Amino acid sequence: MTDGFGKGHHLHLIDGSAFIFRAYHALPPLTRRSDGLPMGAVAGFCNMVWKYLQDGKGSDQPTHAAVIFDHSARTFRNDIYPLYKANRPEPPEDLRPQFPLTREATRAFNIACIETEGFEADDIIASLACQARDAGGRVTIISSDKDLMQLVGGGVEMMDPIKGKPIGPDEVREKFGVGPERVVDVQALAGDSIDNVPGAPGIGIKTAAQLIEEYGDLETLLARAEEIRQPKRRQTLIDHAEQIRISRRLVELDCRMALDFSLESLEIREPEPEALLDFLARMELRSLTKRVAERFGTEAPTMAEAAPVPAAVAGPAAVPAVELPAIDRSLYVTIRDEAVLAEWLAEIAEKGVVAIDTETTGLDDMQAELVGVSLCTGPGRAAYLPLGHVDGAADLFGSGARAAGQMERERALAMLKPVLEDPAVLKIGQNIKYDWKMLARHGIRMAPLDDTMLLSYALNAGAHNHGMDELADLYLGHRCLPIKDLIGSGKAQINFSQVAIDKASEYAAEDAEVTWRLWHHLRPRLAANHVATAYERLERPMVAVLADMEMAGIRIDSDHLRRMSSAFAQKMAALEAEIHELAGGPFNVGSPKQLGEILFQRMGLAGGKQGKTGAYSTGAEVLEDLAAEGHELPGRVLDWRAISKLKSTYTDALPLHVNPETGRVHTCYSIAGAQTGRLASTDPNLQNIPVRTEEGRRIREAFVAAPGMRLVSLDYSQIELRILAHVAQIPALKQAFRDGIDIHAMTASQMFGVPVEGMDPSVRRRAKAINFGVIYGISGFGLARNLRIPRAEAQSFIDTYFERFPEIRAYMDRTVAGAKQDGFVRTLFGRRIMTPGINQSGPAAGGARRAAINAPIQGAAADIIRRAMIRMPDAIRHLPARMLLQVHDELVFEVEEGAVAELIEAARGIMQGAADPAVRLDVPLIVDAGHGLNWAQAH
DNA sequence: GCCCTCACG
DNA sequence: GACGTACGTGAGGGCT
Repeated sequence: MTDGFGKGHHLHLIDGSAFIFRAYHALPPLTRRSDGLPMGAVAGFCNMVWKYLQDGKGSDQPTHAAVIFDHSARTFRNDIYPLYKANRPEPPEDLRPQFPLTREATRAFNIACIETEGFEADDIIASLACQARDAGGRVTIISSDKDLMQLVGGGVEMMDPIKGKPIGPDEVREKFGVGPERVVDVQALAGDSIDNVPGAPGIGIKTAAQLIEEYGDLETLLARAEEIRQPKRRQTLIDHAEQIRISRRLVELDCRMALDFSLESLEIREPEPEALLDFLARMELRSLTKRVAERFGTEAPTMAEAAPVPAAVAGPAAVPAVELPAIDRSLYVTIRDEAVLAEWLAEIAEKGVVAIDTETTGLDDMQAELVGVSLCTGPGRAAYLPLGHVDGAADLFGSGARAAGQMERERALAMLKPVLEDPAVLKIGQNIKYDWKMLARHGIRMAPLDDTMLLSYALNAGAHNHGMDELADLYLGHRCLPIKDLIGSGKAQINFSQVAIDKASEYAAEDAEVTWRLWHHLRPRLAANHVATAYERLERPMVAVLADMEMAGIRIDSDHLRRMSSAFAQKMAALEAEIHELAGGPFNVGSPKQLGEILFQRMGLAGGKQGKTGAYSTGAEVLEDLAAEGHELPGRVLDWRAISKLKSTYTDALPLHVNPETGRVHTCYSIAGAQTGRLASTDPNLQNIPVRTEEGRRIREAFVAAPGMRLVSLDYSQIELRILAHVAQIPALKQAFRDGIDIHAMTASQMFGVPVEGMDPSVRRRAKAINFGVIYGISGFGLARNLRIPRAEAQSFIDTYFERFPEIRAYMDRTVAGAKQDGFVRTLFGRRIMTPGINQSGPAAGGARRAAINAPIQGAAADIIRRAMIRMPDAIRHLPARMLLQVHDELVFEVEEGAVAELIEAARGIMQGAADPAVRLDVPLIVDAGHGLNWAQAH
């Protein structure tokens, strides 16, 4: 049956079930718009297949391909061992209806789709692989399933579809400790809890590999089991010989299935555009449909109509749900005179809602110039108001003259101002803080506001990012015009003012329309998902507060930094000379790769560990260990690195961020950057200014108050532990916080039974590490590494800790169980954080579990300081003071010298009471304060 | 553009 | 029994 397939042919076998589960877990629970049918797995599956088809390249291009699926749960293995795969949970409810659709999808892509009653996909893959190999062809199995690794070798290899890396005999050996041909023997001994393969009790992969290495193969091992030296191991093998043989039959794949089709029939065929587009359109996968249509150069078919959204789900701010027509850029208007602008403003005032987007000459909203404003009042109703375009980049310099057909900027802004400040007109933006600041620089303080980025964040933090292109693709199935198409990239990049006005109109108006549509889609979902309060109280009000802080900026002493830079340069040069001397020759100290080779090859030091890329690890931990062994060079490198970091990231870089107009540094806060509700600070990041070392703290001296002013810093004391005490309801911890005693010393005292008085500092240090570890989802391994103690010791600390504070374990279990059931966790204040991957199995789930445990704690702390920040402007309005910075649990203010005490009193009151009245915490919030001429003094 | 390393809470 | 492991960020430099 294999005629026609042979030498020179290359068969790809795709593990369909693996694709489906990956797709299901990787994507948010998308549904088909017209009828709400779950569609996440189908969408992901189709995207993966399409990407696979597009990515094929060069000599690895397959000539034949098939997707193989499991047919039913019951297979011939259940006749051998009834409990086989009995542990396996049922697939999730919303995944089941998607299984048949993935088969349909495969056929729509015109790829052979194979499944056979009574056989697992793995057996079909094995049989096909063997036949193809025997016929002289090449085989690649697209899967990372370890059960398939026994097939590798002799012309068969695997490819991990996610990492894009081949899995050959070496990778198999790394995983199992033996070559592919002995994998089944190891698996038979080690068993598999997921598939419920019993194996030999007490023997894992490591031990199994060792035994097989020693005895050659499983049968020999079992026959000579009497010779095994370790008594327990010997007895296990003798007692369970039969069970091990059964396990072997369970894990060994069946290569001899009779197939009712020829390999030749798997030859690759181009998809038939019509059938494929028809299928994708029926699934309503808008974005992919469009992409596929583009690729085939045909028209994308129209999608089904949407069913009306039920009123209860839609909520008060909802617009009646009707299916919107597709985005049509040809409808856009360019506003070139007062009369047309006046018409648009009248329409906006009448509708009471407008989506707005500003176009500028750059990404820095403190320095870029306003180039235009786009407005959208509904589907197909969008306009662009060009204000600062110049005559283009036709030649190298352009004429630089103002382009014709634009309104005068100040006149247009004067007309816009009343509408943008009208409390009866809602302004919608995507990341509207940017536009708010651009307009604020022209005297317009926009209000009220909605932000589609923040709507998405309130609904789906943790599930995906919230940039416009991503949201448009995800929720509208629309691909936005890439900005690169207008301004290019790299060296040849121009700025938006140089883009021709008609092209700019299309792009800019589209952005406004996409924003309007996203709002129309997302806003009604707040209430149904119970995140309306989180959005209203924790997200929306941050825009104006942060915009004001960013515009205020902070003064820095550039001279101080420059002096530090040159001192650092000298020290680095001296260290570098020493290092080269010790190394026996020059090399780039800043290159971990070169350093690794010097240390572990040239100098032959032990302890070199190579990572995935084959590079030696030279992190601080490794170097510290080497230094402790008495080697000189690693210590010098650590010193060099510490200085190099301070110099390049801080003392060199910060002066470059001083705004020439204000003479101050203006960071930009991302509201929707972190998954937990924390802010992130960029350009420059002012949330990681050094503080832990003496030398680092000197950098804080460069952050100074303006003349006659002082910097004041207020920070929450132990806020995350206090939140833990409250949410996990830990009596001992709560009492300690109420009594105001040293929390780490109290923990140590409870755990080790020593009095707080005269406690050994190292005992307290350990308790502190555990307290923090708990917040992060502690593990024995992590604690051991942190404290540099044996793992067993660390584990016993943790055990003791959980014994003393059993409520913590209960909290962790409760949180993880909730995440598994709901797909998200919540903070005390109702912020929702999605937990994708929590239901995965294997090591990947560990990280998701820890993130789920941490998110409500870190998130609640973030909520509390947000609440304080939102109330702060009103609370300090009467004082000559401004809020400048936020560093997660710290707020930095600039205040006139004479009002320091008053400011501290007012700000502390707001911060300590920030949870009220939404949440009545069982523990007090305490805020420490400091002040001085610079940030180092204030801290 | 990715990886490594390291600064912060 | 063994796996891989602290949570959350952003920036700079090396290297492909």
